[in-house]
Amino acid sequence: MALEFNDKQIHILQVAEKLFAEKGYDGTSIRHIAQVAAINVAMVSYYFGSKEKLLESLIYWRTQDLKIQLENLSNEPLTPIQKVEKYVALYIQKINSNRQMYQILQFEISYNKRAMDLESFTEVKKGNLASLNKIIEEGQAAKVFKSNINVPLISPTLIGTFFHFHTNRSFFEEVLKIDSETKYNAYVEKELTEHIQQIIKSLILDEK
Amino acid sequence: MALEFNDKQIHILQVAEKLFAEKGYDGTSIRHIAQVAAINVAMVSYYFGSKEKLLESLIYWRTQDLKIQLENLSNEPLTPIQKVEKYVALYIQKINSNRQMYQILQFEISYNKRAMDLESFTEVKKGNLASLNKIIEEGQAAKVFKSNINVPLISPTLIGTFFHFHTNRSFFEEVLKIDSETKYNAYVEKELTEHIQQIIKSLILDEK
DNA sequence: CCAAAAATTAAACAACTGTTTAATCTAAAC
DNA sequence: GTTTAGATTAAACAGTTGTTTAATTTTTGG
Repeated sequence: MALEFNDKQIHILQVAEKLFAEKGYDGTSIRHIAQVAAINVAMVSYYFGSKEKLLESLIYWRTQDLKIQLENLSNEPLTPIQKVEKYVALYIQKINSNRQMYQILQFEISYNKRAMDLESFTEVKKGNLASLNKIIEEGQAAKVFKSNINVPLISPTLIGTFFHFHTNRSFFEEVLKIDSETKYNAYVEKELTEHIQQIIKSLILDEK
Repeated sequence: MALEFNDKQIHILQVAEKLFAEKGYDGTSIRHIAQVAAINVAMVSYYFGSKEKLLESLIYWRTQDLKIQLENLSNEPLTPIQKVEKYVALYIQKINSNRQMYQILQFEISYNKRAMDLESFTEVKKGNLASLNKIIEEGQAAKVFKSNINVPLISPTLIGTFFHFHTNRSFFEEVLKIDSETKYNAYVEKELTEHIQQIIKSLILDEK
């Protein structure tokens, strides 16, 4: 896997990300990518080798930094509660800003019949889970968190809630009377984020 | 939209459901469906009109009964809390047993550039939301539920948690040491369902 | 300025796509 | 037994797919 991409490659990756997220991997042709990116069809094969390696490059390119940010979190001078809050906020912010790539990823993981290398991403997920586990154990030791917390079920709620909301965006825009991109982003950043934070806190805080 | 399907059509729907869920809609060819179903390629067009109408028929076929079940729920002789619990359990059980179809649906909705008629499903979703709303208003009137509940955000958490868990099934099987289909289903029915029920309750119950 | 390397192109490739056609087969109705 | 409607088939259709080729242009380094 290439570690560095030049400007032209990054441009292709950006266009591919947009189209994959809009129409799916199978639903996007190399010719369409080439057309939008204003390049020749052969350039994808030239730079990435194949359409499938283009997708692998895209996932690699976008999941570089996530693990490190969450790892550093546990070393920051914060209380366990503050760390969890920041963990949630950081996670939402991350998948929200890279929501296109995460949508593709989610799709490709579930249809993993494609002989694709997603192992590196599984490692990232395990690392993120370990980071959360560390924070929670710290909070349990300080007796501010519950003792019986099912930690692996927290991230499905966090990520799943966000993505179900996002994939059914048009439905919720209708129900919640959201009529612009600005209002949508505002709703995600405020109401949805607070909703998820409230849930996570209820799962871990010992409020007896 | 046809209301009834004969045995042959149902067989085709079942095969299509399996392949769509495994390889995606775009990733599945009519010839592949025909091969697995042991029919001629022309039969799909003959019975359903087109590949797209086949998908519409599949969605319609699988979303028929859930709406009715949730509607009847509010008339059952249960307390509001019991109704919510049953609402959650019923929902999970339903999407779990039809998880292939819901997986397809999820991604076709997000890639809705396809000019497809999903309006009937949107109506189902609105109906399900209305059913939940009715139960919650009942609980609020009885002063056992909070007054400030963001009802539309409950189903994303319910469905989203389930699906993120399911689409990342192999990851969670590894983390949670689940090594068989039976154990997986047992985990979904017990731990995951209780996890989601706990969340929903924390969102609506007034525990002052 | 010029040779080597890299970038870019149009065209061709073979394979696959969803759909339609027209011929044939099957089974029920009279 | 014949008619008739439905079911089924192989073949052809016109596009599109990802990829490769070979020629050409552009850029780079001496």
